[in-house]
Amino acid sequence: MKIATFNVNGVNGRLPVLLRWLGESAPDIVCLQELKAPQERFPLTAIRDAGYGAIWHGQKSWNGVAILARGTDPVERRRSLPGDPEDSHSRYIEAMVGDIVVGCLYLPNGNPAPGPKFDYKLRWFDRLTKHAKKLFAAKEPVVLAGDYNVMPTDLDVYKPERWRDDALFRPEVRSAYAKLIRQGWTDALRELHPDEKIYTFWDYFRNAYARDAGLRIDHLLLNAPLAARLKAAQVDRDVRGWEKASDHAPTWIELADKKRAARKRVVKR
DNA sequence: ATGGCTACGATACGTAGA
Repeated sequence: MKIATFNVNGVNGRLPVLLRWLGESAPDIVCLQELKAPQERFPLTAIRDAGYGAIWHGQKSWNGVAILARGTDPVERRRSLPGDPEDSHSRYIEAMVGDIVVGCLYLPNGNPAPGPKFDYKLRWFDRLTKHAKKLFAAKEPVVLAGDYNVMPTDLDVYKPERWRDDALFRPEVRSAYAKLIRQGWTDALRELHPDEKIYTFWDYFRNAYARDAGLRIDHLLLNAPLAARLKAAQVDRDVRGWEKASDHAPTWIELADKKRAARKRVVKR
């Protein structure tokens, strides 16, 4: 079972990249962010033809999130975070895929900081953390995957000094991420690669990808039942080098099959 | 520190991204 997250930066502009990657990587579940398309402009036919069912929450020009599942339709549970009915951004969608709860999120960027956008980011983060607490307590396997717009530690930034005052790296935001993790979530990439430099995003500016001037901001958080099954976690970084690439690369985990529940059995002789 | 690039729109610059 392979679960991926990919900030596509425009699902229609990026459709050839998305379809090629789906074909090569064959993930079972995919969380997409930054669709940048209104609800009616989601390329459902092409995605179905690639073998995936989908649910999505679009928005004109910005934001937008989707969950894809290979060979099945995700069953939607919610399409926004609780806690602010006035929030008009499409940044969260949640579904069941089989017996797994999948939360797909696009946390606000928050620049410039300080300011109203940064305040919105912190409020949104707080709503996510409250919701995550309930999800973590559930018995079902849960993954919270997406673009968190946070580098959790210095190891996750090519040049930490340069990013200290940025909304993606300020102390308030890193501490919000740490608080979320303290509920018990496993940061899958970091769990399997504790000391490795891993990036999921490279700026379009300044030849950042060629210089490997990257950030690790796309994360997959697992609750205990899923963390126990974690086998592999990687970034498809070559996708960032493709023609018309997103500035993010697909990031994914591989899970061991669910253990069969011990079954009472009558042995006949 | 600045500026560099890319996508999206009542298609030409303005807004947003990170």
